[in-house]
Amino acid sequence: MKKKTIDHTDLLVLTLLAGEDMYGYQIITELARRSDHTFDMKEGTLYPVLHSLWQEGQVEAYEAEAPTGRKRKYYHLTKKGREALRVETQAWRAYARGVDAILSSCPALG
Amino acid sequence: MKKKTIDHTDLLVLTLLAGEDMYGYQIITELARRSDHTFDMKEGTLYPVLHSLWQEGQVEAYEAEAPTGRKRKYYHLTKKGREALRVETQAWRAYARGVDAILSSCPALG
DNA sequence: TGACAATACCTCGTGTATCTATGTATAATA
DNA sequence: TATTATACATAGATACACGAGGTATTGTCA
Repeated sequence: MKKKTIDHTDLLVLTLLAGEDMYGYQIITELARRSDHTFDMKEGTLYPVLHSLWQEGQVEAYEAEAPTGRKRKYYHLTKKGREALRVETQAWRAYARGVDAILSSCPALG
Repeated sequence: MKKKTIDHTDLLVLTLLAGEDMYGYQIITELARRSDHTFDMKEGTLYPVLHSLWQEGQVEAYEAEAPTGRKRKYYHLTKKGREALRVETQAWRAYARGVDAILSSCPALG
């Protein structure tokens, strides 16, 4: 039984896949690009996460040939994955609200 | 050598202590109150954190008698702790900005 | 008075998250 | 031809957070 506290990684990956199907390496580069390198996710982090998302039925995987001729493994968000994304997005927002509430309760911080 | 990724717990604890000296149990209850129970930090989480903050010189500890007659161990933020708080606050804001950037890059999310 | 809840501190074991390091292989480029 | 970038993957190490448990005091209420 998985029981994560915040699910940062899952949230980020699911969000990207909500936009379009992506392959692993692309997720890493897109994440870095869109977050201006706040998130430089490592392969050792991403691939296990992708596999666990697949095991939970939140993503489907298929192989496709890139224009370059290379094989890539694309991931597609399922209905279940979209639902998980919705839940985790709300969890993130509640969490961020919580942190901000604590921070703003301290007058010493601008 | 400690090397945390986001330092949620440290950030929250340091923030509270920036407002006033507090004892452990109070930190837990205040955290729950101010975050509307988003953060119900467990004692098994807090006390090791307090001890490690103390070891790093970010907080000082002293015992004091409560009006009730009970002994309490209060924690006081040091200069070093204030500096750590500043750094971690900025790290949090960068992180939250990063997540929001990813989320808002996905049109499917309201 | 006796039982129980709340207060107040603490440690240990465990699960989980993430990183580093490593391995494999192909395509592009210098 | 050597190196870099692309692309996938696993294993080991470490750190974070929790659950479970332990001790002891104070307050409450039947």
